[in-house]
Amino acid sequence: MDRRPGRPRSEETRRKILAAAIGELEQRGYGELTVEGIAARAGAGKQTIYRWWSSKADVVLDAMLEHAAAAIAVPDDGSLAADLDAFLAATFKQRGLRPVLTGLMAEALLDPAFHDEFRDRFLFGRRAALRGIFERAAGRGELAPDTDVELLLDIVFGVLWYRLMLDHAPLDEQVGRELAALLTAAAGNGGIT
Amino acid sequence: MDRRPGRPRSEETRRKILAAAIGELEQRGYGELTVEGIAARAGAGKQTIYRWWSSKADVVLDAMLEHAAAAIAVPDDGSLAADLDAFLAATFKQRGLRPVLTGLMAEALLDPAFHDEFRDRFLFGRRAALRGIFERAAGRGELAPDTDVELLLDIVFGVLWYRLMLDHAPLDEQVGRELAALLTAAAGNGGIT
Amino acid sequence: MDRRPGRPRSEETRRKILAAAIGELEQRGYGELTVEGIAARAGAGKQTIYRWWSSKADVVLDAMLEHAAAAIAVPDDGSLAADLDAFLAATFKQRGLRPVLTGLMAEALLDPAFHDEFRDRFLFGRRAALRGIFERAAGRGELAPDTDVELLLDIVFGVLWYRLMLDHAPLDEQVGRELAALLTAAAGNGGIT
Amino acid sequence: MDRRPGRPRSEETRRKILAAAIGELEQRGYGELTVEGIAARAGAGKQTIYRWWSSKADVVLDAMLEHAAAAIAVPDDGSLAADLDAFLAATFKQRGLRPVLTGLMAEALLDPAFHDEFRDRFLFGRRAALRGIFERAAGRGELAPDTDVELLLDIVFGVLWYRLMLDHAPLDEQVGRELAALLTAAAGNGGIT
DNA sequence: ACATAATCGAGACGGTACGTCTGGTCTTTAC
DNA sequence: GTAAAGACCAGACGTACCGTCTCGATTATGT
Repeated sequence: MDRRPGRPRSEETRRKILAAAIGELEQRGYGELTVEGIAARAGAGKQTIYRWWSSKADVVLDAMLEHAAAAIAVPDDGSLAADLDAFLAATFKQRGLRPVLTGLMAEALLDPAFHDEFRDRFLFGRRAALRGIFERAAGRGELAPDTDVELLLDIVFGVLWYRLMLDHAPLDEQVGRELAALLTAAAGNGGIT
Repeated sequence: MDRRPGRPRSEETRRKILAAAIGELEQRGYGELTVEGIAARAGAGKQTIYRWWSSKADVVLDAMLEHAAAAIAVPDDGSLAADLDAFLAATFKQRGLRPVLTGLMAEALLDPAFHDEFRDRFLFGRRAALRGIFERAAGRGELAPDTDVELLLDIVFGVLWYRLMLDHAPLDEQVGRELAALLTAAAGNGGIT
Repeated sequence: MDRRPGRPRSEETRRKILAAAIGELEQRGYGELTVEGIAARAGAGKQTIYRWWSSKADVVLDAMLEHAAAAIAVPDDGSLAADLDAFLAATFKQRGLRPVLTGLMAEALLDPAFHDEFRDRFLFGRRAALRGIFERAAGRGELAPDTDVELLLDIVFGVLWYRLMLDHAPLDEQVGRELAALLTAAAGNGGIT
Repeated sequence: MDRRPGRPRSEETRRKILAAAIGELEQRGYGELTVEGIAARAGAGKQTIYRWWSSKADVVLDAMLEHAAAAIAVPDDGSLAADLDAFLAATFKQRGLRPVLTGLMAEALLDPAFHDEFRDRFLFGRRAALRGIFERAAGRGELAPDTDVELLLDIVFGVLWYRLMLDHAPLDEQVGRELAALLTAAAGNGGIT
């Protein structure tokens, strides 16, 4: 319940600002994004944005999280290969987010404060989902006991981000299958088989 | 031979500008870097910078390439594991470049024109070096015939960049050895052994 | 009533900017005047100046009009010679404005938009005052009926500006008397006498 | 005879620069005039201009003096009224020079050094011509003995420049006749007649 | 009802850095 | 040995946004 006095925050304005951020992103790209432009498109005051978000990247992060909220479910198909395949397939399907993701990463690289927020609110969420998959596989004995799961995670997300950023090679389901095969082969070495 | 009339470009000024860029980077970080600051520190006119470079990222890229030119040699120790290990060890040793590299990557993510230049003049150079190592290994029969070398490259550089950017896990020689072991294991499957 | 939304214009800042313009003018002269300098001296942002004035000349015109607002009254002494004498004496007394006036005229000669503003807001005001004197004289029969009053006005202000600009001859009360005498003699020819 | 060693100054380049100045003036106006633009249009180096002229105004002054060199002859028709009439008619015929003249005057008002040069090389030349007319008239007894010739000169050129600058009233032969009539009337008062 | 308090759109404010331009100097090659 | 070409420094120019602020209107809570 909202027991504080004063005019409550306008949910409508919140939505209009996030929508405007997405709109500006699609129309002009992350590099050309300005708080001034978002405010103008949303018909909102700049102060209203600064009151609730600390930077334009913060707005975009919120917009992206809201936009892509229930998008990726964690698969549980009974085998590492199948789960990995499904996870990567679901992830790669969101390739339309490429400009948004690379823009946010750029901001994170330039602004240490946003770096932490981006990592905690987005990257570590995806990371935890994939870690769950690996841990279930370990529980089933599909991984060698001394496997460095963190390295496996970094390999998956490393390839994902590297191709996202460089845009020099496809990021499709075939890559997902290849990567899943390579990782199961490598991680299974010495496992139960 | 330089047979054009007019005063030739000053090599001294070029060096002073690149040095000033490095200096500003070390003192204030990439995010705080300004063309104005570089010009002031170098005792050069802003126009002189804009005459020869198209953006501050362009200056930093030049400075970085010059600074780290002969730094990384391509090892050739006779086995994939040893070469990979040496390559990664040499690469990880340059961790002082982290702020510069992440700054350049941020710029590349925001500016499509610089994206291409950064990829072609820096990233693809390193990539070609590592590809050479893998191809020599393939020649020696150390890789399965159907190995997707490009994917292996993306794994190595993906992990490298992912950890460089997120800074959530160490980027040291131990990781290098682990990664080399994992890749040789995965890629050697079905090879001559 | 001021019912527009948004922060209202700061009267204090307006005054500080105009005062700074006068200060810079006195200290450094019109040629050395810069918007940057005015903003710095006023403790105001450059954008604030550009928001309300279209050029530095516009600022100086406002400052001058405000500064010299009630300065010159229109004399009414009962005879053309006396009125003319008094008008010119009062005008010539403002010789301290010479650098400002010549600066504004220079600007008007270079910028057509400012040309009109300078003419309408300053020159034509002075011109109307003198025209009043001549018209009262005509009403008293002191001028020949076919006198071209506009030409008389141009003679007075022409000599005034010509000497102001060239600075080759004095612009004092004696010249005023001489000019008044010459004009009354010329314009009275054929008058009632 | 040209006895200095080395390649002589290129008369062709000199002419091309002056012509380029006139061309830029006509096409873009004095305010938009730049040394860079003149150099580019003339196909000359900027240094070539700075070597021979001290400012863009200096170039324009030279160009104008050359362009309008033999344009105005001093009339000698035997009477003040006729001479004055002819002088003003000839002067007013050059109304095409208005943009150039006002531009030069603007420069003179902003730059004290050019002020003197403009005055000495142009204004005082015209002034001397008109003074000759008045002095011949005085010799013929057409002027009152105590006439202030300098004031008469200032009236003529004052009206001329005032109308040139303000552009609020015509500057044609009729004004010339009116002014001549008024001055002869005023100056002749008390003359021999 | 009325005071208090926090919201909102709007936009002015003091600033920073941008990328372009200019004046004037300096250093080469071309003639 | 001069002229032309063009690189150089220094710094003014007007522009775009920044993040903060102030305004008047609006919308809730608490007496």
